[in-house]
Amino acid sequence: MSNIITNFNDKTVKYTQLLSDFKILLKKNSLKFTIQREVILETLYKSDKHLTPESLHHLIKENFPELKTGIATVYRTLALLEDSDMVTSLSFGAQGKKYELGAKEHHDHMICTTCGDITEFVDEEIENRQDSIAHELGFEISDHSMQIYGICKNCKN
Amino acid sequence: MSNIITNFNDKTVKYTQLLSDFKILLKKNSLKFTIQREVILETLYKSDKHLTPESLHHLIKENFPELKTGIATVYRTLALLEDSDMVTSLSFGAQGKKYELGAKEHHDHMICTTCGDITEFVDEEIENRQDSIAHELGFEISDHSMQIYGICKNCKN
DNA sequence: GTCGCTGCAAAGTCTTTGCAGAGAG
DNA sequence: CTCTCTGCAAAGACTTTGCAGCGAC
Repeated sequence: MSNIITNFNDKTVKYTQLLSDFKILLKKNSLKFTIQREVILETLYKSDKHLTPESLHHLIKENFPELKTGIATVYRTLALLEDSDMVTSLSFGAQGKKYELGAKEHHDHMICTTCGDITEFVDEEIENRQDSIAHELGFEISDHSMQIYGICKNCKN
Repeated sequence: MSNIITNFNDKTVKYTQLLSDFKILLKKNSLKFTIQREVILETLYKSDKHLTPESLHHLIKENFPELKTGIATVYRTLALLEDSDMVTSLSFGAQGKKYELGAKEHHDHMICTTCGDITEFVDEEIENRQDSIAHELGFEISDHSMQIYGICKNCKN
């Protein structure tokens, strides 16, 4: 009966597609396709997690030690990707943002305050209701985000 | 037909009540009731807006110029109030948090991306649905927040 | 009086920017 | 070749902390 969909493990967008979109985006804006930019996109894609700029930088240094990627480039590329709506950022209580690939289907987040784990979900009913509310208040909706905080299944044990 | 409630202009909690709660809280933890702490609470109460630590500090300097309140004290007091669940903090896209008195009824936020204005609202249907979702996923919900981004009525004109 | 609180300034984080050399187109 | 990118380090923005004197209780 539930229409909740969780955890988008079945990647709906193939990496090749993503990369191609990225290249088109760059070309359109006369920007250059560099190894750093590719590596950042790839690392973001491979990781199902929500990454902070720093953790992303760490992952890159681990996986591509020969490439001396600076943290500044990570920030710059994330900003670029976010501007182009290819990634989405989330700001939770703590300081700093977390980024995730935004090409996936829209979804909301359930955040465990004990282990910090993030579960994604989508609920049609809420989505619809949000649209109605915005409409009733004369608000032209462009985006929304919802977070539920609490203790996850695992941490309850 | 709508069950949306917006903008809590009718203050549900009187300041004297709030102040008294605060004093009890302080006493319980053998903390001291100082002018700075009172002024911070009062300013937060008087302003219906969502304040950043800096804007709160500004307001205090304006309204109580004789009191040399340091920004550090504002941060310290906000942290104390947040720990005690007397205020709630919101983190949006930009950096920094915004604080609001949390003694008010629970509500969500609709944020205008043009003028930055925040409208509060509550919708029963969404609240209920959130509880169900959490339950279905074996998640013990402690809190949640929802933001809708878009262009408000005024800015559309 | 005691012990927590405050303002100040210094130190921390996290993020952005300036610049000269490297590299994509 | 040109013009954007990159890494580095320095600068910024925001927040926290150490400390000596102040003030609530």
